[in-house]
Amino acid sequence: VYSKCFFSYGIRGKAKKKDGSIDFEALKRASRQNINNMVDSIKSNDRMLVSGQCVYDSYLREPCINIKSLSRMPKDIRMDNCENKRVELHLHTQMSAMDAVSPAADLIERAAKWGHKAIAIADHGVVQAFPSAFAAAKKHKIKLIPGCELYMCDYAVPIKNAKDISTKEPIVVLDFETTGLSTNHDRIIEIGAVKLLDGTIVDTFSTLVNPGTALNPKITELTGITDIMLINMPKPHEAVKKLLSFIGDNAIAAHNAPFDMGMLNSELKRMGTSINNQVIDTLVLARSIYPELKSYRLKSLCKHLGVVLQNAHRAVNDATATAQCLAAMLNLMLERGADTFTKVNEFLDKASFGNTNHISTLVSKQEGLKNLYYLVSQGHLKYFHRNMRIPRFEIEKHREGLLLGSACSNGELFQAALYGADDEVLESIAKFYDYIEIMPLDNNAYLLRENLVTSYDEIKQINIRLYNLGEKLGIPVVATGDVHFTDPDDSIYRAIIKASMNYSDFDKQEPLYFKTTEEMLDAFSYLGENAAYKVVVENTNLISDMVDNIRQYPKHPDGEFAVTFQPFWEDAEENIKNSTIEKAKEYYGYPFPDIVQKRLDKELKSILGYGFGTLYNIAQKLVKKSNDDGYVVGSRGSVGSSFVATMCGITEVNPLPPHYRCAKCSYSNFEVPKEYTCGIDLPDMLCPECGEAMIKDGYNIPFEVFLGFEGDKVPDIDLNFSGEYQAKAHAYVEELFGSDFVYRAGTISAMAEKTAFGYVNKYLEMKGTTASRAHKERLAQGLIGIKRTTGQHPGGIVVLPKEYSIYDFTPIQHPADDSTGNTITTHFDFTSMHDILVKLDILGHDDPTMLHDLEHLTGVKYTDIPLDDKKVMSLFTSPEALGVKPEDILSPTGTLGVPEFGTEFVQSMLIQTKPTTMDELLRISGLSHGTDVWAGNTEEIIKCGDAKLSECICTRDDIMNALIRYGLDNKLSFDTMERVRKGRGLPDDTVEIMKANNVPDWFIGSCQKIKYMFPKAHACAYVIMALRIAYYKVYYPLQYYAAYFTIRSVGFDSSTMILPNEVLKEKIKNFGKDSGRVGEKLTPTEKDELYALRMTLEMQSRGIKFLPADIYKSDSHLFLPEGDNSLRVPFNTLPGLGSSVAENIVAARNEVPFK
DNA sequence: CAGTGAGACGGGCAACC
DNA sequence: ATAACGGTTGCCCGTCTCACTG
Repeated sequence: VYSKCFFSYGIRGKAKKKDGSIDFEALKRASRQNINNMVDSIKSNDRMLVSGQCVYDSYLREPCINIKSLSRMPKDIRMDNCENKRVELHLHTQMSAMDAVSPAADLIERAAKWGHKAIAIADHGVVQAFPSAFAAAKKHKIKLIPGCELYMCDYAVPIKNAKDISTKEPIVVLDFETTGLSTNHDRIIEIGAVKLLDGTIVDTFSTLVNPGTALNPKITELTGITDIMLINMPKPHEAVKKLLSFIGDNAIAAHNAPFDMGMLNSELKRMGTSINNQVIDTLVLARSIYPELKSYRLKSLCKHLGVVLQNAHRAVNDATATAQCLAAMLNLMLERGADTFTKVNEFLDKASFGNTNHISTLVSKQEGLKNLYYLVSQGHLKYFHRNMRIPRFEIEKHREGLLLGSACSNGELFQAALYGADDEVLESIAKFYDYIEIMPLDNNAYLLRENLVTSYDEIKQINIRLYNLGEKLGIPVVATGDVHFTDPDDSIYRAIIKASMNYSDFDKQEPLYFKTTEEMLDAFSYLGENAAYKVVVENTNLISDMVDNIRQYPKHPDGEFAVTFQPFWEDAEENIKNSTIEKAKEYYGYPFPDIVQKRLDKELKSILGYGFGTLYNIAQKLVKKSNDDGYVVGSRGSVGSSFVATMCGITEVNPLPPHYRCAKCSYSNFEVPKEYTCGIDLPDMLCPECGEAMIKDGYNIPFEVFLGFEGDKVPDIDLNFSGEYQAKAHAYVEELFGSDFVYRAGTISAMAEKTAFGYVNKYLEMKGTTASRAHKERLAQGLIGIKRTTGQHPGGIVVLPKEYSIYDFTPIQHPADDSTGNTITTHFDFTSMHDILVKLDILGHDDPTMLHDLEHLTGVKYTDIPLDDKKVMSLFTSPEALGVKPEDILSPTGTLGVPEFGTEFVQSMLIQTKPTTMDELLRISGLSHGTDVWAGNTEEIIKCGDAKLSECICTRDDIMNALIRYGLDNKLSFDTMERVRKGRGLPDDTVEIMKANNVPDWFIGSCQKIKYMFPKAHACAYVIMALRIAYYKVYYPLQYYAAYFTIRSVGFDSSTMILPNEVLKEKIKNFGKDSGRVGEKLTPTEKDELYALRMTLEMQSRGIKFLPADIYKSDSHLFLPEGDNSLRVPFNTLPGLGSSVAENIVAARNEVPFK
């Protein structure tokens, strides 16, 4: 079973047929209760025996199985039956982006089931599987060997065998056309050479060569050389002999010299001779001299240097062009003072890197983890080139605590062997490594496919050679699997992702599945029984035993139970205490009213006691900075539950019980009638002391919602900054702590359902086949979770204590490996470090931007806006305060464009509940967020009369408060609230306690359905924002619509907006009906467009109209009020005209006014 | 005037609060 | 008509435009 199917009334699975397996949907039938129950209990990956009739289901339009009987079967997995088991040391997970498919947890679970004692993870250049791997290894009680397959490179040297003679001496520039890319097996078919003397071509040599074999059509296509052209041409050794005499003692040059020299040396070897001339690689030269180029192919280089390349891919033309490039580059070197070959090398020392080779690294000691994080980080940041890469000298410097392995066929050892290096060279390479890897022959089937070897036996001989090499040098040789997926059948998922990358050989997947000890012994039987056992079992265990148990994170100095590494400021506690007291004195006078004093005592003790003073201080500074720069900060999350946070200015939400206070004389009164649960709803009152109108405040929120009763976890600080200000706020954090201690949290973007489906469809198309929906679904399921790219957290900034380095916790990188950007993110996503590091959530939000703009447009300060305005309140039940009737604007309320209250869903709630107080708005705010909170839950509870709106669970605080009231203890009430708000339901024992305390059934039922729920403080902050924006909407319509369309409207299309109301109405009513997609939902873009139409209708009904974009008057992006009732449309709303062009137009107009 | 390549643009999608 | 969480940042990719080239 791989998934529950549509509407969960059936299951999808694979049915075995005689001639193979086929995917089916199996449908339960409602009449058979026992089957229904069983279907409900089935989970993915269960194994079921289904029998029934195969029918064509006209709704699904697929063949389906009608379930007649259903029973559970034992799971069937491959097992490792050897007594002495191997250890897999080379394994890729889903985090090897677009290459490997299995989650680390699955592989680790499998290894544990097989009785393997350890398992290594070594993804391609990344370690992002570590968090889940550490967790899985702990769960399955198996040793995790964390590791990584790095891409290693060396500095490139432009000239081999360089001599200290003038670069004006003759140089022979070579180019070969060949039968293919293997310098071992392929042969030369054309030689082109030119002699360069002091920058001028003085001689030319050109000949076709008969390789004695037929040409691959690809080669003919590339070069235009055909078999017929070669029939009477000289044999390779004859042509090479002539070439040698053309070269003489002179320096040789070629573009990508290792290839041409490899070809030449192979021919020379066959002839029993060799040469030792200087060799200039123009590719390396170009890379070193022009590091800024994107491509160094001959064609690109010629373009860059102004060299004309005609009839490319014919040897003499390429050689001529190469020579001209070389002349230009040597001339440049000469100008810079490098006039001999040795001096050129010295001048370009360490200027560029050569090709990369794979290298395995395994963490064997704790310090190795930090070293690995350093290497991965540098590889992504400093040395990145198309992929991560890391120079050998960095590895050498940081190899403490790491074991280095020779990796796969792309490792330098295998490569050297493949290209026929002699024993001496091979030994000197091998000595760098702690262990040598050999892999099953099938892993390298591609070598045969690409003609890099001529037979399997050749690969076998390489493995035997490496085995003997290890034996001779005393370096353990281990058999590794280069695992890319768990089971043989999973290769199809890898084929699908390779197809999506347009690999032509996508369907030829090597069997890179996780192999049992038997399978591996079998794969190496050709070494002889003893040697096979040694490499498969003995040596893999030997390596595993060299590895300590590695901790994922450093030990916390405060002991075992402290887990979060918090930054600390010496003066933070004093700052917080002082500003709190000062503000409280201003609000409530001194001595404080009892209720204020008690709250302050409790909170300060808790906040400072648990060490959160610095966190508060940071948040305080951030908010102040933004306010000083003219932007409101919206509080979000539960921080508004803290009165100290209110007093520090971190939140505008005052959590005290409802009360009056006087801004003039600080008189306060907490003695208010019991029926008021929210200060804003209190009747107006004048100050009995000084006669001023009193401020009504207090939302009545318990502090414990924020920190719990025991302060055992560090809260996230969540703040909403204007999107326009977000980057500044981020920069300010960096300024406060220093850039080495502040990083944007990274995200890992994986394949999800929609992309997976797209890939499956593409794969099927490339294969020229189709499949049932069940089959597609199964294939798509297998792709979900494969990493595609990385990104940035919407606002999360991670802050380190100054005693630590980021490499203690995570590597770092650029998001999406974009080295042109300055952003550096954590390599791990924040979720996996949640309890370890402190995060400041500095999010972007439109509400602060709206208020910022509205304040400027109207001159009315947002802080002066009353929250108890009757007209504003009436918008939530009717649009009439806007001067329009519901039918005028096709909307039952006046809340279009009021944040979080303007959707059809929330409007329907408003119509049902008819809120007239702030308290009710807060409840609706809570109820209108999260799945299964209103529909199918509270809506029904209210309808059937079990409870009133005021009694229902509307925010998470309601859960804790109610449970405490019913008599549950504080801690259990808090924990239950936390469980429920995260959608984790209620454990059985809690339900029993609740029942025993007379908690009503509807309450318990409601808790079990909730998937997510706001804290009250969050609802307060959001409703405050909504009310302010709604106030401008009522009293400053022109400015409101200007701000709305400027900031919030993405669906605005100026071509359809200047329409009469009646036409607009028709358009809205019929929206989407002419799309031709019957029964399908609107796309997000269409939804935006529809909403913009509705906003326009409302605006026009209130007597405000749009004016068309005007080259003299429009702004780039602002909707500008013009006169009393018009908005001038900005340039960026014109289709195809984006912000970039819009800004250019305005800039040009400002420079010279248009005529 | 066709080919090419870079950049802008908009939509789709994923992650996250 | 149904059922419905709302709103934010950021990455990728297909498409379009436009300047440049030969």
